[in-house]
Formats: sequence, C-alpha cells, structure tokens
Amino acid sequence: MTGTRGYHHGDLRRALLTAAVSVIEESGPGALSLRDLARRAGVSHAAPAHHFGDKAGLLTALAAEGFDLLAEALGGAEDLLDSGVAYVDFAVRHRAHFEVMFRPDLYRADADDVAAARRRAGDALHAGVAGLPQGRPTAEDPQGDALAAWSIVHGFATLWLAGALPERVGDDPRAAAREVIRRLFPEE
Amino acid sequence: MTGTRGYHHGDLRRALLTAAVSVIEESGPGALSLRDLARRAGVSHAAPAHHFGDKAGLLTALAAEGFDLLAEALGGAEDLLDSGVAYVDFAVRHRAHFEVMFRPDLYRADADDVAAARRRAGDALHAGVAGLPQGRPTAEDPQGDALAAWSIVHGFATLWLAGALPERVGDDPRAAAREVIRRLFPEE
DNA sequence: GTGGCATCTTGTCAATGGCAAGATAGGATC
DNA sequence: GATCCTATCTTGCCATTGACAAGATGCCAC
Repeated sequence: MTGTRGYHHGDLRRALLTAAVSVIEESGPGALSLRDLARRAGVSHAAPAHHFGDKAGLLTALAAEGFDLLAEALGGAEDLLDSGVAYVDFAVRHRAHFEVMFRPDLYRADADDVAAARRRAGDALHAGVAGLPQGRPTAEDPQGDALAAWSIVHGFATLWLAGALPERVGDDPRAAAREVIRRLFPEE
Repeated sequence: MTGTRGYHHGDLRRALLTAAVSVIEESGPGALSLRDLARRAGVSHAAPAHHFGDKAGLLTALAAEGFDLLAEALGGAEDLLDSGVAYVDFAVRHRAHFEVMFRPDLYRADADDVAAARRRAGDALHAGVAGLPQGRPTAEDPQGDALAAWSIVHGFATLWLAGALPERVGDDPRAAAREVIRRLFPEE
C-alpha cells in the first residue's frame, strides 16, 4: 500500500506522522528526531522538511489531528460520565497525540487548522455538560461545571500517563476514571 | 554573593538550576541547553557536567527540588480547599519545576532523592483529605477522595499552564481554582 | 609545602535541525 | 509524442548540541 518503491514514497506524510506517534509513545516528544523519522520511512534526511517545514510543523499537524480525534471520541458519548470516560480513554489510547496537544511550546498553537480542531473538541466537551440535570446547586454556572469536569478528567489522564498514580488505582483507566468523575457529579 | 570572580564560580550548581528555571519558564523544557546554561553562568560548556553528569541529571535535581517545594507549600494549608489552592498556586509560581516534575521522560524518576521528595509531597497531599468531615457519601474510600482531589487540582493547573483555558476564567488562578474545587467538595 | 580532591577548561566527536541547490517523477498542455 | 511544470525527494553543507576525555587550577587537610 505505502508504495515504498520508486523515487516517490507514496504517502510519506502519513508514514512520518505514524512513525512520530511510535517514537513519542515509547520515549516522549523530546526524543523525536526528524532524521530518525526519515530513516524509519526509508527516505533521505531532508524529506520531512518538504511536508512539514520543520519539527514544529510536524507536531502542529499531529496536534491538529489529535484535537479532531478527540472531538470524534467525545461526540459518541451519551451523558457527562460517558464523555469524561471517553476523554481519559482518548488520552490513554492516543497518548502521543494527547501529550503534544497540551504542550504548546512544541508546536504552533495559533495555526488555523489547530485552532479549528481545538474549537471542535471544545464544543464537544461543553455539549456533555449541557446535558446535566437542572436542579443542581451550581446550575446557574454551567461554564464553571464544564471547567471543573474538564479539569478532573484532564488531571486524571495526565497523572495516569505520567505514571504518577499509585499502583492501587489498578490498570483499567476507564473504570478508575469513572470512580473519580462520580465524585464530581454524584447526583447523576 | 555568587562570587563569580576567580577560577571557581562560587555556587555554580545553584546558578545553573536558577538559569534552567528561567529558560524553562520562557520557552519550555525542550529549549533547555546545557551549553546555554553554561554561557549564562559565565563558565565553560563542560562545567555543568561536573555537577549533574548530564542533562537528565540536572532535570532530576530540579524535579527533586520541586517535590520538596510542593511538600512545603502543601504543609501550610489549613483544610482541603486551602490545600488544593496551594497546589495550583505552586504550579503557577513554580511553573518550571512543575512542568518537569510530571514529565518522567525528561529525568531519572527512580532516583533516590526524587522518590523521597515525591513521597513527602504525596503525604502532604493525603493529609489534606484526611481532614474531610466523616458524614460524606464517599467517606468509606478516602483514597478515592484523594485521587479525585489530586486529579481536579492537577488538571486545572496543567490546563492553566498550557494556556488552554478560555479567557473568561480570568487571570487569578487562586480564585478560579477555588471555584473549581468547591464543586468537588461542596459541603465543606 | 605538599599531596589530594573538587572544580573548571579545552578539545573533540557523532548526531541533529535547518537551509540551499539539484535531481527525478508524473502529469498537464500543446 | 514532445515539452513544460510542479510536487517530491536527494545530496551537501553549516552551526549547535550533548557527551566524553584529558588537562589545568584552586582550595584544604595534614
């Protein structure tokens, strides 16, 4: 499929992004090297520059893709609990994307495609909070609810990925996340 | 003070750590260069290696110092709300330390001094949760409460530092954090 | 004052990011 | 079918960096 034969690669852009995900998942974004990605794809060391300009360009593309994947993952959620679990699940399953997305010093966060994708993900996140029951004590401030919900799932996901959580939390991020989110919205 | 005169620097180790904090606060850990730190301190490019071995060694020292500072900051808190606000306040005021602490791919997280400091910070964090009233619905699982509290303050702090929060949240991290934490433990 | 150790320097090497200039492929146009 | 044209990829190069080795210098104990 990838058509590695011949002078042209076939789909070098995708191959580089995929290789980048592998490297970041194994060793973090700091270990990323354009030349290493080029070697993995079997092309010359300067080939990546054509598709992404520079390293920040590649990570910008990765971040945009990540926000789109996140919006998609959140879109399938039924209620707020589902939505929160989906957020954590996304972070664990797309660890490389997630790590880059929230590290704006690594890429050009003001790029158009990233901003648009980020907005889509933000909308999907707020949609979950809109489904909360109205009798709640903080119902007059749904944006505060959204911020609290985002904070708790983002914090849990980040701590999970950093390996900072104690072993007793277990090895099932979805189940553990559910328990944590329940404490924020117990009436649901 | 720093006694820059003469062959010996005076306190090169401290000077390098301080310079590292400046660089990370401005441009993130990825922009850190041992040679740049050496230039800022007015020493040769190989001087840092004597004190820290390599780049990961310097960041290991920074992480250990960070966990100690965090333990100290949490120690002064009166109740759980105070403790949470102190966590966020620490992250904002010691942004560089915080960013390194939870990025284990940057340093040697299994180093003895880091592990000890991390334990001190964890104890200080759990001490806050122990002060919760007993009649709560989740009182039978204080460790779950601690995990939820840690998640929400860590998430808020991380999102704040990443610049991911909307402008409407304001520019006072302590006040905004208080509102978020209140939603997790409303009865307090 | 002498030996010993911590501290710092100079010199070097491989790897990296980024730029410039050139080569090749695959169409589009005539 | 010949020619142009553009996207794609290559080779070559340079400054910077991290890491290592070997040597120089200052300070302190004895």
